[in-house]
Amino acid sequence: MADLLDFDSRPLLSLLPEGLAARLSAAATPVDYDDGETIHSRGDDKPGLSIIQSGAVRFAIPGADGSYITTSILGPGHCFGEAILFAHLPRAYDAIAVGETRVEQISKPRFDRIFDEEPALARLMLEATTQRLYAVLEFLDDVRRLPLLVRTAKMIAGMARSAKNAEEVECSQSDLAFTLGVSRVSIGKALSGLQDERLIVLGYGRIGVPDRAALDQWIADRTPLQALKRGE
Amino acid sequence: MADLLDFDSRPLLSLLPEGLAARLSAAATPVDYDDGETIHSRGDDKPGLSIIQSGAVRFAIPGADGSYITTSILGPGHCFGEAILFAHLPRAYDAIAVGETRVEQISKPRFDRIFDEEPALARLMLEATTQRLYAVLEFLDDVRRLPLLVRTAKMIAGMARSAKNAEEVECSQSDLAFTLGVSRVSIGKALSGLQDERLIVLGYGRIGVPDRAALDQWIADRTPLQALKRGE
DNA sequence: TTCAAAATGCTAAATTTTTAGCATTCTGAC
DNA sequence: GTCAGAATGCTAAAAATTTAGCATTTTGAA
Repeated sequence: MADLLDFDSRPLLSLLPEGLAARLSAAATPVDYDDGETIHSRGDDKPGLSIIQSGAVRFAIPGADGSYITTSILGPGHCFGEAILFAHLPRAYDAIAVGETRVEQISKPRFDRIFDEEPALARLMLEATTQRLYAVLEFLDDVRRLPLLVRTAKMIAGMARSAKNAEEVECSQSDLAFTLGVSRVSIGKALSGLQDERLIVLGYGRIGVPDRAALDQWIADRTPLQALKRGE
Repeated sequence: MADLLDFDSRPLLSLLPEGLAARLSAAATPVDYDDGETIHSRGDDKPGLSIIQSGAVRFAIPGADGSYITTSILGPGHCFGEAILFAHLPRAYDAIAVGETRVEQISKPRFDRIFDEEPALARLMLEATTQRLYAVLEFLDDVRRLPLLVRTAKMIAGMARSAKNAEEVECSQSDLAFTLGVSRVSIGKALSGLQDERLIVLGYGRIGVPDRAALDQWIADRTPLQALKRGE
């Protein structure tokens, strides 16, 4: 279960000019985590900014029944911890490594110093945060407007976009169900539907996307109002 | 239909020190809108920051059937337009005045100048944006986890918090339905249920909240995992 | 005061989704 | 190769939600 969703926003690291990225990196302590290891828990309040170097981080809340509800998964280049740095909120989610994951942690004092000395950083962090905000708002709109079949297709297309192997998405149906907030039965039905349309190929723990352009087109045909959001 | 939801985040204006607020105000052009007037449309790309002085602004997308799907409503002190300023996104929503509304518009060149000269502004905008991001993420979690009855209660509690008259929320059931993304029948049923629990009193275009503490407690009893998000 | 528009209350059928199983298939570790 | 665990496929009943009405009440403007 990799690249589940990073809400289609550009990672902070890809926005930073080289010098700034290097300076942040120099101030950071890299920490390695094994698959499934906890990076921080809900409620922790040790402040600092974290930047994902490799691997991915899943943010989730333990459900009443012991299962985890995944809110988002961020991949390399994305940062987290802004909430605690800027908004003075406690960690709202457990953060768990997905696969071998390296995270660079920058303590609040060090980050503050760089933030104050590098005026460009503020603008870029605002860019990253704003993009995430609007990506989440779009997702929220989708939940209210689109039938599950289309939402599922969109999610898969998004995952394919950020996957290494563009032809295939590694993700179990259960994970998809959690992420979309529906039952496994419903996801199974939606996936069957998409396979019937020849848009995806179901596998074991993976979903093949033979023709991403076709998938994108199929989605676009069913979300007429969202076209301009993608920047055209 | 006022104070529908501003996603429970603190408005930017309340975060700004007096001098900074004054400087922004001096650089802005105030524009008055009548109830229902369009402030901007989806797809517009004239960049600038807008700060709501009075009234409220509804952000929505016209649905295929002519109806509007409301994403959020922001009240006095909140700003909008960051997406276009920082993330280079086109306006994703129509912005429509709710009641007599005054909005201060700051052009991009003017805003950029202040932004560059006032280092404190960046941090405060990050605070406001991050708070909104996390408020939306929480709302998204709620959609997936909580039964409609509880979600409805939460929405009403949130509206009551930002309403002028704390005992009452001005909002039609149809608006509530749109905002929560469900049908009017479902909202009607949920509201009846809450009234049966003596938590609210239904009126015409309004919902009475005789005892907000009791409502908050009822919600807290049903959302055990969310307690810490409120900052305790 | 009257009246049209808006909002609510209600119903019942149709649809969607969940729940709770269980059988089967696939995978990787041993 | 075997085998346990993970993942999928499938079913059917139960629950929740939507759709499409229509009647009634409330409001504010003429």
